[in-house]
Amino acid sequence: MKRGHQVTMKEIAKKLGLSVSTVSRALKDSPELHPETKLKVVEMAKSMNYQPNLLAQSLRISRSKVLGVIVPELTSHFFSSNISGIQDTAYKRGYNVMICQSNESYVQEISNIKILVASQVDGLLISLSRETKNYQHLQDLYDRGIPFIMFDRVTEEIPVSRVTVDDANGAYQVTKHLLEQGCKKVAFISGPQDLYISKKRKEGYLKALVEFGITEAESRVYISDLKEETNKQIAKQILEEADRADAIFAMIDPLAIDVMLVLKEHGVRIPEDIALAGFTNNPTSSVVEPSLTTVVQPGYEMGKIAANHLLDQLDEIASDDPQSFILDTTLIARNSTLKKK
Amino acid sequence: MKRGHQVTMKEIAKKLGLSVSTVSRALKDSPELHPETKLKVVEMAKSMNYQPNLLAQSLRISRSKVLGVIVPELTSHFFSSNISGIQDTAYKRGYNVMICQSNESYVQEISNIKILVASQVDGLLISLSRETKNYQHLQDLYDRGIPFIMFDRVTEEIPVSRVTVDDANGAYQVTKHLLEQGCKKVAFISGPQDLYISKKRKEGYLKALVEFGITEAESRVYISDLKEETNKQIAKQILEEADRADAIFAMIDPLAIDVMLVLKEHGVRIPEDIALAGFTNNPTSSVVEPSLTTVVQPGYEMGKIAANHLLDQLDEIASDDPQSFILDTTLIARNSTLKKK
DNA sequence: CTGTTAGCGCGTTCAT
DNA sequence: ATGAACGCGCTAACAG
Repeated sequence: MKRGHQVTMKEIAKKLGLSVSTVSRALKDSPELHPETKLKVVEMAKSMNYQPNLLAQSLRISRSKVLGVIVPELTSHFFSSNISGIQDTAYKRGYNVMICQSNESYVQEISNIKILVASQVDGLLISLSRETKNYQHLQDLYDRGIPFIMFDRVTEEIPVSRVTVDDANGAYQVTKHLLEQGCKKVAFISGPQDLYISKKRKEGYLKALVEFGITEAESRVYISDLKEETNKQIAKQILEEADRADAIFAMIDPLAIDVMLVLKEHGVRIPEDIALAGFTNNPTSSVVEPSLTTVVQPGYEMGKIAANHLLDQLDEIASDDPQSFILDTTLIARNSTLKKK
Repeated sequence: MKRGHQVTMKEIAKKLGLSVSTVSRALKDSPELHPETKLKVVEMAKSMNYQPNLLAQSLRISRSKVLGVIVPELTSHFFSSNISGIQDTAYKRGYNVMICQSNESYVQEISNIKILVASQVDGLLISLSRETKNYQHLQDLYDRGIPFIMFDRVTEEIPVSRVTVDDANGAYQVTKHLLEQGCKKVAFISGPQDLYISKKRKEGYLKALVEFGITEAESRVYISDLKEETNKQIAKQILEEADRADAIFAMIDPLAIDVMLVLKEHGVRIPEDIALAGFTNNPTSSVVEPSLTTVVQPGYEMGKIAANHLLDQLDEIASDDPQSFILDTTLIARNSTLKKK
């Protein structure tokens, strides 16, 4: 394809019989320049539709004004909200974003990092893949002094800033709510155990149980790899148990929806027979029937905070000391748990 | 923040007492080089964790290996699927993507284009904002010879390649299906009239009506700006009409969901009293009650095709002649339209 | 006030 | 088989 040639300062200079540096100065409104020359240059630049070559500028100052973002998947509503927040923030502060998805793959995450670093991004915002259990690649980034922070899917093993929601408290709120509704046997369906959020949410779940006099030994924890099939499988398993749970807290909304479908299929009334709650407030959750009790996780806000903090560090407005931003969550009680009296 | 210093060829050369060009040659495995030297360089590079500076390479060859993407919003499931397809494809072919969202704003769309072009992207994939009714900015891009193509939200006024779904046929399928279910008075709620997809879908709607002996004069077209409030407002309006519709075809799923909520609120049975259908197959649509009849729009596939085609043009595998890719849609009939006999 | 020089990192001449 | 020089586009330091 005929690639469009971009006008350069050199060409402007040539047309005007000036040196390139004069053009450069005129374009950045240097004071020590004859106003008339300045005007001539500016007008010529406009008429030739001159656009500065950001690549050249970046190479010169060794700063690209680009942030790299890595998320496990782009199509999840939560992550796309994060990205939206990051993008809007970066844009406002004069940065572009390069976005990669790891597709929940550890090797692809590593490859993404490598490419973004080679592309000279000024900093990285990373949300880890489900597969990531080894953090050497992050340690390497850290050792090389490449600025990055983590959000949502984080690890505590690397001393960089993190932005998360208060997962433990969110889970605590949900579980407490279920217990307050009179449920006695609350099951918790967790994602993979090594996931940070799995740990945190389980923590909150157990805390609420204990407060209501239920020991950890009496807790009902199920582990899913979060694939639809497994989710439904676990739902069936719960239904078949002799001492069946009367409430299910699913670690994320899509999981809850899968469970809901199984319950409905089996004629189980929600919430009368089994109450059901999720986590994250996906758009879907408010319109399913019964509407799903869940926890608001401010995705856009998280992205915004993460991007602003990273840019603050880059601009030396914020210190490099790792900071942990923990955003509040809000319980939204809906029909899937509200038992009519 | 202490910015990580990237190792350069210069440093490798210095450590080895060689010239930069030798290092360069060694790293790209040039044949006319002493094998031993080559080995030394490669090993040193590895031990120093050398990564080529893509910015410098890009500047040199005037090709950035970056594609720019502009979508109206990142959080819509359809667009994030597009982006996912674009990203995966670009990644496989050695390209990165810079993503911007216009937030449905015309001026932001222009600004995004400007920034991406200044960033020297090799090509652009654009989905127009709702506000975009003037195409001069695209004409300018075209005149400057900057490769770009459009997807989903396109215009026919600029001679570049387009990737869309067969909107007219999808709408035709839906409307025909409603009529076949025995509905006599099918309403169509459209988005803003100047939107390409509004026109195309209305076209399909009318075609089906005519086939069933209903004239355009008898058609029932409503226009929404697609904001929740307007959507619900229109739904109420339809309910209040004396000669009430017995089926509603909403131009996009979220609109259909808004309508569904209003219908349910007013005790209208779906589909018995009013059948309801949408377009796009959002994840939500399959789990609402009743499940929503809709049309599958292959978002990921569209992104993939769009990216591959643009890259083919860039790599001169495909010609520059504008091509129009029209993807097939598939009707999914669900409970919101399937009347039990 | 303006031109010359130099360098960001890389790869391709051209020279040895 | 290797080095030196040049240029991609831009800007800052140095000259005049």
